[in-house]
Amino acid sequence: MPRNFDFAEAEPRVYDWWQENGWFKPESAAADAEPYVISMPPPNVTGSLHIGHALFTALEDLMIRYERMRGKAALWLPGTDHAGIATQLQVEKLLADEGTSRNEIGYEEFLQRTWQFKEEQGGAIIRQLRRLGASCDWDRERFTLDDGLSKAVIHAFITLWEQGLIYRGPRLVNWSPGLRTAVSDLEVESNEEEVTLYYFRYPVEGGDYIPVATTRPETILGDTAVAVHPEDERYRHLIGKCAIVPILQREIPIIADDAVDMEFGTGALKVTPAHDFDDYELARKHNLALLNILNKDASMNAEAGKYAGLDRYACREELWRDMTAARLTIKTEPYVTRIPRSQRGGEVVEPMMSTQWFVRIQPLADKAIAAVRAGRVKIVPKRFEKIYFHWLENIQDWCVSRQLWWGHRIPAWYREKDGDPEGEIYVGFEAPRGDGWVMEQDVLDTWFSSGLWPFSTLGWPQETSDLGRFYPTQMMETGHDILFFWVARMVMMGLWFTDTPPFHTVYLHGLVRAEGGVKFSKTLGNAIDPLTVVDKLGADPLRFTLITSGTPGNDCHLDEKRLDHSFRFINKIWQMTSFINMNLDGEIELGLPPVEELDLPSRWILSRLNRLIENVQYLFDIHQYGEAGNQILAFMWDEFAPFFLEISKHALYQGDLAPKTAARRVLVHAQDRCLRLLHPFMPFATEEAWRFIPQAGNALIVADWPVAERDLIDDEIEARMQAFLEVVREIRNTRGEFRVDPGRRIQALARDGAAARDLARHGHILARLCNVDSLALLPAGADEPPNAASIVVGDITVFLPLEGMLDIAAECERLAAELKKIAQQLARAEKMLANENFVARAQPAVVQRERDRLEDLTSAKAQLDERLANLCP
RNA sequence: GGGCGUUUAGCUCAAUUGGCAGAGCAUCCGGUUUACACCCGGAAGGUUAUAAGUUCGAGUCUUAUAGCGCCCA
Repeated sequence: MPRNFDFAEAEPRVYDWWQENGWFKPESAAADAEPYVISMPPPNVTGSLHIGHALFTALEDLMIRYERMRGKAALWLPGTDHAGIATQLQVEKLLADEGTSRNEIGYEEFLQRTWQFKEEQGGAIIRQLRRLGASCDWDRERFTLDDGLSKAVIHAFITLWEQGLIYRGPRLVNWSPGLRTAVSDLEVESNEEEVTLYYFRYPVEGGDYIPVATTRPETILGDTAVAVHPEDERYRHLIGKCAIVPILQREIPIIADDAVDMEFGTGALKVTPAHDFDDYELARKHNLALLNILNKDASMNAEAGKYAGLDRYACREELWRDMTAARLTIKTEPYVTRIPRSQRGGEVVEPMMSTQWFVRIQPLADKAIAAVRAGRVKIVPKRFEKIYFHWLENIQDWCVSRQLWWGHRIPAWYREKDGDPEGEIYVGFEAPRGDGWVMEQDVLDTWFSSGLWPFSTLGWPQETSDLGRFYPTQMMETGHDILFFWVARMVMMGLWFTDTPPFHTVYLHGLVRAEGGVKFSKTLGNAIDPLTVVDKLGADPLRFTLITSGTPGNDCHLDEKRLDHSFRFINKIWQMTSFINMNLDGEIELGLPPVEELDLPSRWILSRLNRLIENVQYLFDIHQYGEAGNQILAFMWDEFAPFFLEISKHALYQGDLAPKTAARRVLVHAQDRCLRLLHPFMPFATEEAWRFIPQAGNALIVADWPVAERDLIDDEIEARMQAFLEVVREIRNTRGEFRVDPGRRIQALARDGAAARDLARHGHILARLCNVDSLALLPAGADEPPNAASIVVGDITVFLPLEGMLDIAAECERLAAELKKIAQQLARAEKMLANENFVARAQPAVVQRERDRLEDLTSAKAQLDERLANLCP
């Protein structure tokens, strides 16, 4: 066995071996195995791996490997997303670097370039996922723009159209001027920014004026009304009169509406229905005209009069200058408000009238709400259900058309009729018969195809065998940031098209952040690149760290130091395996000897092990994988390795075959179970280590998941061993305190008693763990040894004769401190047990535990008292 | 404005149904004891944000306040 785990050599080799054996495929399970399916959240096909991908990979691979070990037909279906806007932007940037643009090269050429870009980039991210150990069924990999998925998307669109759930029409939408496309509400992010609030006079016919405040003066040019509150004494007399749009001199009505906030600004509101969502509603109510003043690039159009052609912000300045000259301005002041920006481009989004395709979403949303209410879909953690409900209950129709070129083209054709070039609309798979039909240029929102992902990837709408066997899926693991974008839409589409929720459980993870909660970003230079970590430490430490650093639904602050710790944990596992391996000496019988043939340490470690398995199972059941990982680590590093492994050397290094064999079998068994438990967390190192201990299976990846053997859990054994280990710790402390050379073997005496005799029988424990040569019993009534330090644990008193090293004053101080501690604990236990309510109402086990403690503490205190009296006059 | 989360050791985070608050890193002390210096043994570090309440018992449940973060308008 190699001295260290060579992850760089082992990872690719082991990964290929797994794949060549077909273990990533659900067909490797028994034919009648229950399926367990996760659809991978498809990363952008041209993206590169970041820490968020690493987190989902670690979690989903953990879930898949766990269920595979439990004998399920585990299918983790991978794929990539064409990511409309993101990818198109990347290609446009390439073109810009070449000094050209998409409009210059044209539609066909642009698509060809984008496909070429996808082929060049595509697969990079998939290769990166494989480096992390993702056990996906790569034969089933899909891409949202592949033929099958495209057909599914078109089918879904046509079906919704035929059901009357898709309509096309002019609406106020969020318009991204940089991208020249509509975007959905979700793709707009509003954050508070410092802007200017402009106060000005709105002239009224007859020479009067109304003061109005706005943050966007250029929209004055698109005003079609001024609104005031009907009960506002300041302006009541003006209601019904006409206001005059500054510079343009256009007449618009002054209307009254109680939606106007009298407190804000001047209490009067300019109404720009074509460029503001609230104003749009107001305009519908009052039947006001809609006046679009912007071009698609957010420059001013002809309606802006002399400002036509100016950029919106240039227009803002120039108009304000002109209004100042016209003595219409009052003042400006700094103001903080939320500015809507495009999630992708980052530029300020303008509400704009535009003809778009919409999904009438309410009927779909109703089903999605009902499914979660009925528990047919479970969201972990549960609090996200509230957020989910709130969004779906207030949902707006979904604008699904995008004025992009990269995506699923909307399957609609137009033909001129009565002078309207779009007078006739046809929706279908292919162009309708007849002349003059022109296909729709717009493509669908990327999330439209993503919404179909759990079933489109399995062959839907065809009734494929995969669809029958693997749908609905079991687990949807993804980030809580795309609960609306993706999860809710999958639930809606899944229920609508397949009559089944697309998955049973939604597990939401948080964002990975840097120390102090700051976002990872390239500009801050604080990004942890998963591939750099994998190069340096291997995939396993990254995976283990990511999983054990957070809890479901909460952001995790990744501390790079923990990566090193995980790396060292893997080394620890390797060394433990190595130790067991080199002490085997040939074949051994698998399984455990009968429990009655086992010694105390063996029974102790098996009890602890099975308790661990039980806890881990519970934690997996409630999706607390991080805590499970930490508990396995704690067991191995704090109990198994430092105590059992050390103690077992006694049996392994001496001559008797029976105890040697027993020790070997216990060691192999416990290490085997630990490696199994850890496999979903760190697949490479565990698989590789497992080869070096005797086992019956082919590979750890398909070995059985451990089940706790409750018979082996033994409270009494654990308590006995715990007391012994406490003696060990005390002896170590005492040695340290009196500066006893660590290499020096010392003698120990114990005052006779049942526990002491028990301890004496296990003298090798003290020998191995604290370098005590032997433990002799001091007959009852015998004098205490002179110049001895003493330690008291429960009813065990151990004397360490330390002639020449013992400082009586220091020992007295130590004992007094110990006594103080014991006395405090004793007082606490006494107080609790004196409380009738506690005794009557607490769980009996808790009361009993406290009684036992009281007994131990009382005994310890008595011995300490006596010791102090003898030694320290 | 509405909602959600969070506040625990210097830093990053745990704590399973309420039952003696724990890790890692950092700090200090001591060790090459033949699985491991990628290690071992020890120490120190806490009024669990604040204030009330429920309970025999609260980090955990309730209410209020404050800071931080997120979502929705």
